[in-house]
Amino acid sequence: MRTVSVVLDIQTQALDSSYTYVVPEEMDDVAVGCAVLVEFGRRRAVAYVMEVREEDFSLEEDAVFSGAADAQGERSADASASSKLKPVLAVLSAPYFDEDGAALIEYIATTYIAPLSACVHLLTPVGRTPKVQKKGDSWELQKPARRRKKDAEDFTPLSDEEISRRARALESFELTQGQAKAFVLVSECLHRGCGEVALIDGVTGSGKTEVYLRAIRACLEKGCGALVLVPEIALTPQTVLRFEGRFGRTVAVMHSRMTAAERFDQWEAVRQGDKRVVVGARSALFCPMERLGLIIIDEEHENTYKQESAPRYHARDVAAWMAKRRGAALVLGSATPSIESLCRCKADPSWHRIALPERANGKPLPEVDVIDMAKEFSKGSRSMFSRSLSEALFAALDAGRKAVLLLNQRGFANFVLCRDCGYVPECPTCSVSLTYHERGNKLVCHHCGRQTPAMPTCPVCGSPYLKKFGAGTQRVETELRKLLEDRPQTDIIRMDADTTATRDAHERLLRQFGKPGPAVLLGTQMIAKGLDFNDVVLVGVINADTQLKLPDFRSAERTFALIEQVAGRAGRGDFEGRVLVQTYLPESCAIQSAAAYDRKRFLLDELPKRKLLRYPPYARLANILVWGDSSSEVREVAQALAARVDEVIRDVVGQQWESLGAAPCAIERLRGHYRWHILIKAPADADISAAITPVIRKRRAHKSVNVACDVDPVSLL
DNA sequence: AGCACGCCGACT
DNA sequence: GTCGGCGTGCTC
Repeated sequence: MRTVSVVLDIQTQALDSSYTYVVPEEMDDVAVGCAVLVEFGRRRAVAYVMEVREEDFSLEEDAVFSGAADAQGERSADASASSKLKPVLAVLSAPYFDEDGAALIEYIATTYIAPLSACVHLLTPVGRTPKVQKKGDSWELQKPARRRKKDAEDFTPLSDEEISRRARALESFELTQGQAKAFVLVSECLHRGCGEVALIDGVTGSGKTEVYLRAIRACLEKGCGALVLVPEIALTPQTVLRFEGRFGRTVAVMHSRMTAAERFDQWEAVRQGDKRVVVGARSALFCPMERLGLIIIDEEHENTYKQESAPRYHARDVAAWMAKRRGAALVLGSATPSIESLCRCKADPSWHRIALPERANGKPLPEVDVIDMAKEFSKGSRSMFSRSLSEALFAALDAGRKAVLLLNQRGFANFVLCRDCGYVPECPTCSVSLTYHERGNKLVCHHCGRQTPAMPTCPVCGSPYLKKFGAGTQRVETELRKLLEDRPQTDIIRMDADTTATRDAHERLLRQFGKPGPAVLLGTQMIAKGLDFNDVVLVGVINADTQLKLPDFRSAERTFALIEQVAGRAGRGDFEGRVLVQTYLPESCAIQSAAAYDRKRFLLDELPKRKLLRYPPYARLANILVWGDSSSEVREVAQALAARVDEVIRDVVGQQWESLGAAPCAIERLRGHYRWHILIKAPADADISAAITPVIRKRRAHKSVNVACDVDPVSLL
């Protein structure tokens, strides 16, 4: 008798395990990855086939008495006897995934303690739980809405011959020595096909992309497909064009702003084999690529590769697992690789690091100067532009060149303060101070988006002396315009979450900046990478240290990376570039070593701290999150869970492990929810999920308190 | 999550 | 006597 193991498309913790159904004799199109219709209790449910089995129930009696066998956290809850099994009612689709896909789903669900049903959705083109319609006497899945966005500007349809002619021309250029070595390494990994990882550690402008492109070419020639992941903000038309220009119509693009129909079309084209190169954000990792040969993750260190909602997977780590399983090569690229990846290269013989220490055009990296803002202040300068920065800015603009100003405004730097009573307006639902927005004269919460009109006087003491602290992009823009008022020909472009909210705004602003002549681009982190204009001669970092003060063990690493990345925007063309970093912490190692492009020095300072405090790469973390409407209930649940965690550490895994106990999150309230967390530190090689899973799952669902576990978290806020 | 069963209050 | 409140429990 044939049976199938299925995962129900019902998003509920209590139902999140595999269930076994019987395949009726005449049903011959059941396969792994199919959506099927099953009866579940008294209702019908959509489910996905994880496994097809040929079962022999002659030993059925044994099964009846083996009920206690799955006590050790085993997830399958198989019915004990065949007589209890219900039949599959109908097959609803062709397979969405194969055995590799099913294994991937299991892997993500166990590793990240995530619901199986949510993991299945990663590999499925249907958006949410699909609806089922009765079509005559059979059942059918509701087709995704056939509505698609008006094709904005479809890429100029060059003929295939034209594209391959251009590609041949581009690929006949000789690679730099570094590029060539990197390409050889990647080719070797590709041809050995045993899941090796190549970390391309190349300075900004070293030509990593060309290495990717040639690796993809080699991959295609081997008859295999390639996946390219880039951070969401870097997935611009220019990026896509770079790949389409080389490989033409076999390139598919996948990102979150696509409609369901667009996504489905791309997914289908990949499955059919029409598209053999996929460029996309994190989730593109799960498209149905046959004979996968190569996965490329650009800007490997970026936090956006970690999904911050269930399933909370890390695309880099999942990609490494996939590469191993499917015999593909994984290429990680960055000018500032994550400390984890760097250390893995030292520890794991299947991880190789290749350094590209020089820019492809032979130009030197721009010199970086650190400016002590405290000193500036004591000299009487109250402007947010130091003397050196304004002078450098004038010089650059007067020479007809461009400047990029980075405002690292993350953190809690922006707030309003009453000078008489010290009152600071906070978001009523998020426990963070509100940010003042000049446009509209309002206070905005940057976490939940809530807006309130700015008050003219202090609501507590009535004082009119409300001082706005911190420098938001709007305020810097105002000051910048004042600073440059006698240079009206200078284009000032502000780029942040507000000005890029609309579709294509990003591209439009960059085009404007790219026009010949003097211009200043002022923006947040989103301008730190990818930007490539050859007449940018000055990069200024307005406030380098805002995120250094965040309560997060990675804050120094992020500061270091940000400075290196943004510095790389200067001097890419024929003109020498210069970088000025303004800071109140000029002695901090992150800033000093970034200014010297001295990663070794940074690591020498950072690694011992990580080791001492038991943080990655010397430990693995899991962060149990607890949130809900009632502050007391959330606290109680968190404390109860912390007690369970302590038991597990005491009784099961040993004193190498450590729990920091239940504590309120750094951002204690978010969108009206109270938030607590329990941080757990385990040895670096520990199976942290296996230990924590029972704590999470053997808990009866609480009506108003939610619990989730973030394994290998990137943010602890 | 759904959809049952189940055991107490006000209605034709 | 019946309709219906939502508390608890199960679903291959």
